[in-house]
Amino acid sequence: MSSLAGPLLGNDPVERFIHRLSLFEPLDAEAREALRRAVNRGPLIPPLQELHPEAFGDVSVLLSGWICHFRLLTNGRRQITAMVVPGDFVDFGFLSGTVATAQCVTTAHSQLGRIRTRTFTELAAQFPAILRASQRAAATDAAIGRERIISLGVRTATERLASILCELWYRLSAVGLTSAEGSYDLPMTQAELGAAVGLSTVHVNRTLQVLRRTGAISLQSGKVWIRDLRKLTALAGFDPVYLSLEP
Amino acid sequence: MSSLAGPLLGNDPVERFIHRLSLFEPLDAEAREALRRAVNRGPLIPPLQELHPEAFGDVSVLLSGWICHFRLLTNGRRQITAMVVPGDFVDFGFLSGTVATAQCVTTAHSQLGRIRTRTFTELAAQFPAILRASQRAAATDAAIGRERIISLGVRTATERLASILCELWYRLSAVGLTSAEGSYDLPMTQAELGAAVGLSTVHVNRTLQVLRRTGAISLQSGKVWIRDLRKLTALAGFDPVYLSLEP
DNA sequence: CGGACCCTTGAGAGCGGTCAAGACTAGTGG
DNA sequence: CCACTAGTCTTGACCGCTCTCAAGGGTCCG
Repeated sequence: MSSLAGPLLGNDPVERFIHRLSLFEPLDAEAREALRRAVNRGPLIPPLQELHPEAFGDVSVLLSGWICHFRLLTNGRRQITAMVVPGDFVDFGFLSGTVATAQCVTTAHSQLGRIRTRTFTELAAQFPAILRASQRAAATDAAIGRERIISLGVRTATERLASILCELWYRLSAVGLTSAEGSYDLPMTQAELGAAVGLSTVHVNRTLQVLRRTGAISLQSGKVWIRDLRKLTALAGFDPVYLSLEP
Repeated sequence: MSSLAGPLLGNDPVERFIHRLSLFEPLDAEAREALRRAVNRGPLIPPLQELHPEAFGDVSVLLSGWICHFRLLTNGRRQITAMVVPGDFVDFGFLSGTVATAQCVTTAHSQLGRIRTRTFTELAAQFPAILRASQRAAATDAAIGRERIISLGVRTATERLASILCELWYRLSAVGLTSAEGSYDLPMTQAELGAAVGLSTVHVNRTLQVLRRTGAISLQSGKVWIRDLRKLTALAGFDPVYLSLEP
């Protein structure tokens, strides 16, 4: 069971990141140690703070908290294009030498880990596994993006919300952030969820009620309980392969 | 004017690919020559043929024609997640050593160019510019994906179609596939367009009529004329920066 | 206790979907 | 060269999922 990763992981956020990376590609003790030394822990950032590209230049990793990539259209409409959970890279610009162009905002108290670009280049040269793991992380990020396209394009409101809750369950399980009782913290308002899945706040609310009434989930103060993963998966038409969590 | 790239480019599809790559990162004569030798021209593939991952293993490039990445849901609904135009890589799995998981289908007579993975690895080592160009291509592909998310999430039918027509105008201009009179070939049916922008065939039809009536575009037998790029851009709320075509 | 933000609920409107049928086009075979 | 056919484009009518507007209730925090 994925949630067992929790106790095994301990609670150091840098270890969590290293663990996450090693799921993409096994890392030996030496590579792990090099990573530990390379990651600088940043300050705590309050919720709803926008991160400017300079703020996550270098190679940035989310150690704890929650970050959303979003875009604000001229007419005021907002779309969240990606959700970054602890253990994830904030942005993959470093792999192509391009500067991040996306806007990012925290939705919870968050802490970044940073690796100087120069240091990362050396790490990548010395430990090919670290480079490969990062590339696979980027590929998975792209796969998640495609999944979002599919959700927004052809899935109903219920399917979209069920999908994203399933996805988060698997992603958070991989970094030990789901509880044994089947819950996880989701520090997003219903309005923010709507901006992520392309629905209005009102409709998110009504749709979540449907999911609750079917007994698939329950919600309480920023926490999601997955009451029946099988039912939720069925409602979503969800298949976790794209997250490539089972090597 | 971007369409001037046409005459300058000549009509060899391998040169087109090299030109496209060089827009991401300048390539010297030696690198270009190495690429020329590395690319194997594949056979002509008829329209509506599905490409299986083995068919574009290695590193595959679309030399001519048109390819769509898509996903078929269990309920029969289909979503096109990406459009590959000549000069583009078909898939970026080679950068992370993962096998392509996406389904691909041709929508026109197409020809692939292939570089053996081993050969590409050598090329990348010998010519860092080629590797960087490929990585930037992948980053741009991701940016196009994000743009699609935004379209599907918060844009109206008119905006979505105007956006995609704008995007294709710029992408095709970059590889000399737009005419001086402002037209390009779009080998997709309205049903396929709908699968790409998340609209029903009927609504695509009606929405295209709106775009025609405003004088922004005209359509005829698989050809799109951009009659008023400024108007189309305004209707779409389009900004081509994400395509990173102006270095 | 007050205020701000979030969640919830109701009512009505609209964008886009579905169903269905006719018109057009291109490719096929006689 | 001309039917014939299949696929695509087009149009109309109706439906429904989701949006917008609006207001009430909860909850957290100052």
